[in-house]
Amino acid sequence: MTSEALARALNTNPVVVRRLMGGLREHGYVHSEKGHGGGWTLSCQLDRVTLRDIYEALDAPRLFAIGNRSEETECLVEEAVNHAMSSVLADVKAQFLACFGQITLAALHADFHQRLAARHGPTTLCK
Amino acid sequence: MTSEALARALNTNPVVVRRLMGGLREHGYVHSEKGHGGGWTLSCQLDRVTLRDIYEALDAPRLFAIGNRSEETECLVEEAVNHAMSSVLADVKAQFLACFGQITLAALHADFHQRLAARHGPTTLCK
DNA sequence: TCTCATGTAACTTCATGTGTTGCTAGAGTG
DNA sequence: CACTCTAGCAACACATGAAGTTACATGAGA
Repeated sequence: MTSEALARALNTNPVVVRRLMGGLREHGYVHSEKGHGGGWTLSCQLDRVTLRDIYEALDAPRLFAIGNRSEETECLVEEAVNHAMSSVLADVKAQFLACFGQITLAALHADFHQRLAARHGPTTLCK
Repeated sequence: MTSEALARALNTNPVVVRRLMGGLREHGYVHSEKGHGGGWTLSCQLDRVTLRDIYEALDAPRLFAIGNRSEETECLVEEAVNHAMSSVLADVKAQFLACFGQITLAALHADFHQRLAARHGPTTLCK
């Protein structure tokens, strides 16, 4: 499948697709081929890759919208709050990764097919 | 304490302080007084207010930097992914709130005083 | 050699949170 | 009563980072 086609399906731009897929390629989850007839192909077993793997392949983007204003501070109040916050956020992030680590692409694939069967409409990609 | 003084301690602007404190006032955690000699005063018991209470008083700002691109979609793949994501994020958010719900302001206050004692420097607010 | 694809850098746009200004209203002081 | 000091609030400006876009280079088949 080409970046062009994926971009259309995702309502975005081919370059954005390439940026994202680049991370997946580096980790061997997909393979890309240049030139005529090129594009992207899957190169992993869906039941061996989890959302956590994807998240990390995508360079583990920032998870939280909140956080410490600065790590290093002279202010003891801020220091105390930072300490509490960091500890909570670390715990929560660990739980997040654990959850994501349990969801395989195969599970999503199966879920998709269940939804597709439930719809009995025409079978085109996205829509 | 005036918004002005707080802003200086927090390295920010008095109006920003007022915006934040406004949420706390609505929930009765602080009290404000206008005019000469006015400013902010605490009006809660530190051991009865948790970070969770503060978070919610501040209108529960967005917690995650990631999330579903859109809730409603025609795309069954997106639907499957959204479903998995939402479920994980909801679980994780619940854990976050639970953690925050266990940290009282009294605990932070105690932690601050411990840090202060450990430093044996002059005792000025922040620095 | 032409076309079709990815790879990549540089730039633009957009959304969101933060900071700032200007003004109003209330409360004490001289 | 005039003055000063404070919060309250709306409107605007700025900063940051994610997403989208453009332009061009590179590689592979026809």
